[in-house]
Amino acid sequence: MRLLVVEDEHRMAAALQRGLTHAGFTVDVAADGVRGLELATSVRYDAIVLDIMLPGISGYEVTKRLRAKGVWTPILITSAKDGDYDQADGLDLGADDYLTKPYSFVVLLARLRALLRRGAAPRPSVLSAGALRLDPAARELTIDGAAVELTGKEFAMLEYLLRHQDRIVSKAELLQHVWSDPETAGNAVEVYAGYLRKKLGRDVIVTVRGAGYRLNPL
Amino acid sequence: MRLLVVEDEHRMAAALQRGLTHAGFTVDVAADGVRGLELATSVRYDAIVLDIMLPGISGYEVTKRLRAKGVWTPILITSAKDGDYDQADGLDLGADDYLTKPYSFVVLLARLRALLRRGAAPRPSVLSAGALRLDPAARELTIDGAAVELTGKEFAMLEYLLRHQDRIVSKAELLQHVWSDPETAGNAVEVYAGYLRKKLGRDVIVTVRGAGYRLNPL
DNA sequence: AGCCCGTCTCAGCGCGCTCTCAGGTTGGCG
DNA sequence: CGCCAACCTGAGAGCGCGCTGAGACGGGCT
Repeated sequence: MRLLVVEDEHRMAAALQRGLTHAGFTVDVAADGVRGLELATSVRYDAIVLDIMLPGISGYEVTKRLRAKGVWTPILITSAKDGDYDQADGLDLGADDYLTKPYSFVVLLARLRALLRRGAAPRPSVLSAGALRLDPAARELTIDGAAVELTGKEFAMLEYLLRHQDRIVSKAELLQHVWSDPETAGNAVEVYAGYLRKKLGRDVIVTVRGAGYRLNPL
Repeated sequence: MRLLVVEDEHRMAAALQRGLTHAGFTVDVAADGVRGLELATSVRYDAIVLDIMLPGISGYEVTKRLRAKGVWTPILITSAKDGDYDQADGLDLGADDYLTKPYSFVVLLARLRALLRRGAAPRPSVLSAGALRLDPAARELTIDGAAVELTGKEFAMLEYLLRHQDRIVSKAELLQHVWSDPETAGNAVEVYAGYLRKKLGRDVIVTVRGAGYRLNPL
C-alpha cells in the first residue's frame, strides 16, 4: 500500500511518515500542492492524505485538478478548519473523507483503512449527447473532446436538458429546476439558451415554439 | 436539478441545504411530513431526501402516499435507525435508496447522483395508428419512422384524434378541447385538418360529412 | 477603489403560428 | 340536373413567442 502525504508543516509531515511507515505503508511526502499534483499524477497511489492549507495551490484545488484529470485515488483531507461549510466544500470537490485537526493518529489510520477497503471511487458517469460529454461531478464539459468553459447557470441548464434529452423541457420547468424562482417574469431562460448556443453551436438546442426546448438528437 | 429535503431537525436541514446547494442543486426544505407532501405533489422534483422520524406524518407514510398519488420521484430515505428491518420497510414502501445516520456527505451525494442517473417514472406510452407514432412527452411525430414537424395546434389536434381514434370527433368537440374557445366562429378546424392532411397524407384524416372527423383505420 | 465576471432585465424586432376571409369544390337530395 | 349546405384551400393580416444586444447590478479578486 503506497500513500502520498501532502503536508507543508515539516514536523507534522515527518510524524505522519514515521507513523504510517510503522503501520506498514510505503509513504511519499510532498511539501506543497504543486509537488503533490506531480506525484499524484505520475505515481499510482492507493490513497492520498492531503492538507488543506498549503503554500501555492490549496488542497481544494489539488483535489479538483486531480479529479478533473481522471485520477480517482481515494483522498483524505485534513484541515485545521472545522466549519461544516469547509467540509462540504472539500467533499464536494471529490474528496472521500475529511478529518479536522487536531486528530488522533489512530482515527486517521482507521479512516485510511476504510478508504482503502472501499477502493478508488468509481468514475462517475458522464452525460452525453452527440459530441457533448458532460461530467456533473467534475463540472466539466467537452465537445468533440475539446473542453468548453461554462458558467454555473449555463452548466445547470445544459445538465438538466441532458438528463431529459428524450423529451421536451418547458421554460417553466427550467425555471423551477435550474432557477429556484418559478415566479421570475423575465426571459432568463431564453437568454441562457442563447448563451449555450453561442458556446456549443447553434444547432445543439432546438426551440419548440410554444412548448420549450430540446437537445438536438444527432 | 431540484431537490426536496424533508427534515425536521433544523441544523441538519440547514447543513444539507448548504451542501447540496453548493453541489449545484436547487434545494427546497420542508420541516414536517405534511409540508413535504404538499411540496412534493405540487412541484416536479428530481429527487427527494426524506427523513423517517418526522413530526406528524412519518417518512414511511409520506412515501406511501406519494406513490399512491402516482408521484414516482426518486426518494432517498435517511434514518437514525439501522436495523435492516426498518430498511426493508422503507424500500418496500417504494423508496429508492436508504441511508442510516450518521452518514458521510459524499456518500449522500454519490447515492443521490446514482438515483438521478437512474431517473424517475416510466415514460408514458406513445400513441399510434397505422404508420403514425406520436410521443406526447417528446412532442414528436414519426410516420413510417420519418420525423414530421408539427406546429402546436396541429400537434394538439392530431393527439386528440389519436386518443379517440375509435370514434368520430365532431368539430365542436375539437374546438372545446384543442382550442379552449368554444365560441370561435371561424373554420379553424377545417383549416387545420387541411394542414395535417398536407403533412401526413390525404387519406389519414377522413371527413364524415355533417358529423366531424375520424382517423383512417388502416 | 477599480475591474472582471456572472446573472438577470429590458426593449426592440423578426418571423412563425394562428386564424379569418373569400372563393372554389364536393356531396346529398329533390 | 340543379340547388344548397358542408367542406376545402390559398392568401394574407395580426400577433405573440422567442432571439438578441445593451446595460444594470452585485460579488469576488487584485
